[in-house]
Amino acid sequence: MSNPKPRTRIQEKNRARVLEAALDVFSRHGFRGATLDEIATEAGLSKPNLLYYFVSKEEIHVTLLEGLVDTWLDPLRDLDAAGDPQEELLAYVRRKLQMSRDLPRESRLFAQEIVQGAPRMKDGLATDLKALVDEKAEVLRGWSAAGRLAPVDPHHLIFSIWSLTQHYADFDVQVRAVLGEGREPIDEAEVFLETLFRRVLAP
Amino acid sequence: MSNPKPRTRIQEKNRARVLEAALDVFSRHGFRGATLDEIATEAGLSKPNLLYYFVSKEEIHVTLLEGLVDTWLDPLRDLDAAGDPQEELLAYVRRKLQMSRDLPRESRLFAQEIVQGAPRMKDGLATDLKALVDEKAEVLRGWSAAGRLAPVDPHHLIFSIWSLTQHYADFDVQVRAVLGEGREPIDEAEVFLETLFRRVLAP
DNA sequence: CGTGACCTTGACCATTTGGTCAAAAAGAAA
DNA sequence: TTTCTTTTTGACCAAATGGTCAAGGTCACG
Repeated sequence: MSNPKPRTRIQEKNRARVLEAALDVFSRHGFRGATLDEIATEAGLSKPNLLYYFVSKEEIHVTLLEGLVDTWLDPLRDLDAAGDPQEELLAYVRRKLQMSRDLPRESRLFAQEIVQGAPRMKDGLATDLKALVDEKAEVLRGWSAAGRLAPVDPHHLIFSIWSLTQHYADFDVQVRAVLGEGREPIDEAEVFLETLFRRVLAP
Repeated sequence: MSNPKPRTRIQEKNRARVLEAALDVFSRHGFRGATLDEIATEAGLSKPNLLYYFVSKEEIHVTLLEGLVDTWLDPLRDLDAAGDPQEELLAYVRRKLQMSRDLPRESRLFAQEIVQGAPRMKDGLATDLKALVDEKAEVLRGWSAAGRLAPVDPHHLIFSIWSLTQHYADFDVQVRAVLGEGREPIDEAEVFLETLFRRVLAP
């Protein structure tokens, strides 16, 4: 639908550089607040050159978002209905926390898009995302019904995992400011969230 | 430090209109993405007129943020060391959730400021905010030590309350998209979070 | 080494942006 | 009504912004 793929190596390399720079800039300033000049400079290209690889600012943003959706939902897809409920969910929490550690800019990019009303994503949310979440919610409901998981609203349980884990990427400055220096937020969160969810999930 | 207070009624009224409009615009687009024209139009003033009341875009933003910090932390201040641990914390959760319901724009304004690295707030975070949180964390630690509260890291417990409650304001579009129509996210969250925290907090 | 496709750029453009200013238009006080 | 202060605005500005374009440079490949 979007691009028929880069052909040459130069294209592959430069499109990647642009996206890398754009991720940085968009995640720091949001779509409106980002400028092509800033992205171009950070990518080491001239502005017209940048616009040779992407026809507009919007295309860059959309490309980033599209490329990210899958990565973002993979951990949830991996939730296995055949596994042990508590261990599956704890593993999901761990994977999401890992993403806050490894891909904080991506997390912030998403966060800003959503906070700003998801003007360039709304469709995807109501279709793809909803479908996947509904499917997994059904799995959780089954586990609860079978007495293998605490009887909690599955949708809100999933929201709670998102919010608790992404918080450490999105609100990083705040978390660090409050904890003070010398503490590693996500290392601590790993322990804290394991305790928290063990208590919440036990039937 | 900032403004010696509006004198006339006209000033009082118009400054208020500007701040109201600015809250709307800033919370939708972030600082960089907001424009004075948009704020002025929404406030029903001409741009030069707007700049008669606030000397710059930045002053509007800072005024908003400053005026909000107290409101934002009030619920935490109300946490009473002399009360019952579980009830105090559950009341705190309810108050915070109430703020997501009543002041979603304010929540998003804060969220964006933090996500973008809090360029205009960092001091406040590391001083005022940290001080208050540290104080209350000490209370929680005492409760845990006395066996009246589960032994969990108090800072992260507070983070978890923030993230779980603010999520319903900041990620409103996503939550609604996933839940589908006809469900009231925050009403459901009230029930869900009460269950969740009762399980987490019990000694 | 020639040549056609691909890549890069300097100059340019219309629009938008944050902000200024002098002068006109209310208000308030007398 | 007069006078003085406070508000409001149209015209204006320099800088920044997203984007274009023609011309020149580079590359792979026969």
